[in-house]
Amino acid sequence: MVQDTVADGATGDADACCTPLGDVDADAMAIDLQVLSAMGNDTRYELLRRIANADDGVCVCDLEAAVGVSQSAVSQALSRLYAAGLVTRRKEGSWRYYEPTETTVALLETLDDLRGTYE
Amino acid sequence: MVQDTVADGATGDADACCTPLGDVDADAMAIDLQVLSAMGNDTRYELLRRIANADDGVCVCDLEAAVGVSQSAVSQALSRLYAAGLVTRRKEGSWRYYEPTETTVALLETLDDLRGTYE
DNA sequence: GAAACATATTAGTATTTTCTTGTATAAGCT
DNA sequence: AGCTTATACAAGAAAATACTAATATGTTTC
Repeated sequence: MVQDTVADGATGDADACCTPLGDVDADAMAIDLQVLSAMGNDTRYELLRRIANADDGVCVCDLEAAVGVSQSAVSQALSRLYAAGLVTRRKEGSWRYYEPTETTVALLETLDDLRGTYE
Repeated sequence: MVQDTVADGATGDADACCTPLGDVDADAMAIDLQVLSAMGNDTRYELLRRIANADDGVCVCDLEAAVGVSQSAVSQALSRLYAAGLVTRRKEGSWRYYEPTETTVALLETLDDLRGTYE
């Protein structure tokens, strides 16, 4: 498997403190950044938490009421979460239900563990 | 333990599709957002990966060579990672060595697992 | 102590992001 | 078909972010 990497600038002679570092996988980086930057925003984080908290799908109208931004902003936020693979969406009549993906569940769980939520 | 929450706007009458959702813990949210938004940036993500890849501490000069931004930008990025609790720093002479925290290790590992890096 | 080096800080600018308003699409109801 | 509701899309304004350049601080070396 060919693996793109971000070039390591330090190809020259070894300086006093500087040992060359292992490069970072560019594909992995792109994917992770999409996920992290999608989650790392007030509105989207809160939407995601609420989606993850619900048992089987939340419709957009629920979410609109909960966060303090316009319908349009909620829609855009959800689209971005979807693009990042953090939610799935399913249409039911004229409603649209969002559910968390495994990625979302795993990451939120990790964050909870790290904070020591239940200590 | 008192637990701040973000108010759930949907306190009114129950609409067609809308069931009220569980609120989101505001403290947890603040902490998570600091972590996520710190990681969710090109420069900082790459710095963090390189710090995590190294065995025992990376000095700033190594990092500067690796990412394509100014010394100042690197310093600012590292400060932000530090503020978010993602790295520790230790001074050794005039160099400063950065190391990943448990949070960083855990999150990067989770991300790797989710991507299925080793499949 | 002065020069050179490693890193941090400040201030300003450029870029990116996020929101709002207005409009479009699509489904359900009468 | 026309009206209403649910959601998405587009364009632009406003806010937040990330960079650069310049300067400051602290360390080493001579």
